[in-house]
Amino acid sequence: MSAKPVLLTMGDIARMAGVSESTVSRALSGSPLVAEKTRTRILELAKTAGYSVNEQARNLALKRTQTIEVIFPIERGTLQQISDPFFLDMLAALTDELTANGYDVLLSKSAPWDEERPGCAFLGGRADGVIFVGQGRHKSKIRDFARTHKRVVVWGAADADDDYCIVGSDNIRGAQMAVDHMIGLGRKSIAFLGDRSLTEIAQRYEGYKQALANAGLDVNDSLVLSTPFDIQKARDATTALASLYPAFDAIFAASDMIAIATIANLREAGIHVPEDVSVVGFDDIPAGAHVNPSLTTIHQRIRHGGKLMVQKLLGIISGEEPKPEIIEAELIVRQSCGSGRASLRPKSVEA
Amino acid sequence: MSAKPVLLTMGDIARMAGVSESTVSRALSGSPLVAEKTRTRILELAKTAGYSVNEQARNLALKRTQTIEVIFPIERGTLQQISDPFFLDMLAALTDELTANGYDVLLSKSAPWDEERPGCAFLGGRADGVIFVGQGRHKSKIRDFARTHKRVVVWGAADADDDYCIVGSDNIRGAQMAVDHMIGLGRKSIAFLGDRSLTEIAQRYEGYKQALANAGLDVNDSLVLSTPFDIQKARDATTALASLYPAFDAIFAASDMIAIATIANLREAGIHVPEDVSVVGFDDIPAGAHVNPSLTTIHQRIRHGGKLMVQKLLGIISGEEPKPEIIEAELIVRQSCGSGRASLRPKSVEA
DNA sequence: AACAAAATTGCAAGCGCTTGCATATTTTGC
DNA sequence: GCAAAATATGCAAGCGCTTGCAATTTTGTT
Repeated sequence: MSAKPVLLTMGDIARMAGVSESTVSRALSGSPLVAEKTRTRILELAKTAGYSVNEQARNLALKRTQTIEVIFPIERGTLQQISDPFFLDMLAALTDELTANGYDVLLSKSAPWDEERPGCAFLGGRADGVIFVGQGRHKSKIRDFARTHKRVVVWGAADADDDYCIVGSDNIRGAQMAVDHMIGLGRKSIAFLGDRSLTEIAQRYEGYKQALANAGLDVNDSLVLSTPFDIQKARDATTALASLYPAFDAIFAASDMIAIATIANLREAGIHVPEDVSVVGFDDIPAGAHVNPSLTTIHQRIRHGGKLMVQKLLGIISGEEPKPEIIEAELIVRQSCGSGRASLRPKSVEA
Repeated sequence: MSAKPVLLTMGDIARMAGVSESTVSRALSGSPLVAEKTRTRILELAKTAGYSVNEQARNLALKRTQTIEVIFPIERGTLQQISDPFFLDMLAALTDELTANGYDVLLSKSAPWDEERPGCAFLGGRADGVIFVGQGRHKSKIRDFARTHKRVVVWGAADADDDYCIVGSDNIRGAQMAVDHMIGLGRKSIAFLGDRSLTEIAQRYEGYKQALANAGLDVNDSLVLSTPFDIQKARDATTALASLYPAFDAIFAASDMIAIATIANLREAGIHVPEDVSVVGFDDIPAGAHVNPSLTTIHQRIRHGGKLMVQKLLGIISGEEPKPEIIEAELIVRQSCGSGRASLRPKSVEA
């Protein structure tokens, strides 16, 4: 049982210092009510004794937790496989900002309404607020949760007139830019790859449709494929696509991982990117700049978004009522679309 | 101030049910000391009233936290950029396993000895144990920490005779397999890319050296490049490498991200992978199977490792003394090395 | 119907910390 | 040198929950 940690308590320090517990408490929390020499004596003692206050007890007394719960409401099935860098970047951004503000980060992968493990740290009084990263299929549940429990911020498909605090990229504009770019390059038959049952993706699909409409092009349903985020599954889900060629000459993928998967399939089928078909992704994952061909994509300002969410949540906690916010997305042009008509080759499959 | 959550307490429920607080407590925690009908009545009441016990208070009373702190001791500078999927996969594995065991996950990016934000949740009594993911440059600090505080498990460069609980891939064997593979393909001048100041990478370098030695080859120091994990920085750090060609005909990269970055550089310099030079990476990130050329790499059993660490930590907490453990790595052969001598072309740089 | 045993419930102390208020202990003004 | 005003400390209650033990009610037995 060497593992049983026997921690010092404030009382121990008090006894050692020959003062009361209150004084120790005050000394440690920097209260002006304690004499400077007493304070330094106590601080030193605490240090040499290796004492640090029990935050759990402290927080209980203060009726707070200094903890924010970050929830990635990921499907049971999918959750094994989310290696999409987007999540990690977002998590890093959130962690940095929360830590900088003195909050701890409690990580969770199951939503509060999960049947298997219902409840959540926030509801259990173990967190002061919640950040949902992604709405996925749960838009209405998350909305209700946010309305009911207030101290909630979510990342997802934001609408400027949402009545709870949601922030997200401008998926519609982003998708539009992506598709416009390809149309501008002379592409006319553009496929859409993504899972539209996820709210964020539905918005990207919306932008895709609008871009086509603006250009007087029709949506060809056979070129709209439901494609999961997981790269391997995405690859499987899009193998069929290659056989449709040359019915399409461009692809808008709802994420870079999907884009990479599709490009791999096309390559295998002897279809060249960007010569035969253009593709643009979404997310701007770091590796995208270094794969072959490098990915033209829509950049999401993830760090900015993460920071924003934290600030808004802390705002809510201190009584404000921050508004939803939509973050501009940006088109990053690299090689996967080719550079204008000049580079387009006659449509034909190469062995 | 609509954000101020006014939570029900156990006392409220007790009053509503007309019983004492103790009874509510017992009912909620499934104690056999409460009559079945009382229990159901209370449970229902609690449910309709929307009450859930305050875990913070509960844990204080129980002198535990049901929380494990997971630390990614990442350098201040680097931390903005860790989109290496390895971390996310590991984190997912840890979260799944901890959650399954009823523990919460407290995420941290700064080590306990960090000057800016010293201390950590574990030392502050907010966690029952700690998992370090990666030793990086802090091997001895982490070792000391683990020895002192017991309830610690670390992922990193494991030695079977370490006197604290560390688990990690067999970096040495893994690297050896990687290099052996290329040697088997006829490669003779193999570069090493990685940051050897990180303990894990030092082991991979060790394996690299051994493999060369076994084959009667010498280490060529000019082919050993210190290369950071971040893909963009890795790209920058290895641009120089291309100009050395044909002084090398193979590359062992300490991570897949580095491998991808280098391949991009070579491609830009007109050097073909795998025809001109073979490369193998490390980690087996999901995207590796889908990039061009697909990456030959060393697979780390991350999920297994994560699960193992959790089990060992929980073991420690319940008084056991689990041993360090080294996890077999596996060579995944794909396209980035070519397939035997047949595919090797005469060494020459192509414009 | 009376009584011991078994089954329920409540009391109160305690988890480690904070803080309003009362109680010293100094310091200052005259 | 003494009251008044600062300045330091300690007391004790309280944060929301658990739990050993005592008190009460129910059940089973003859």
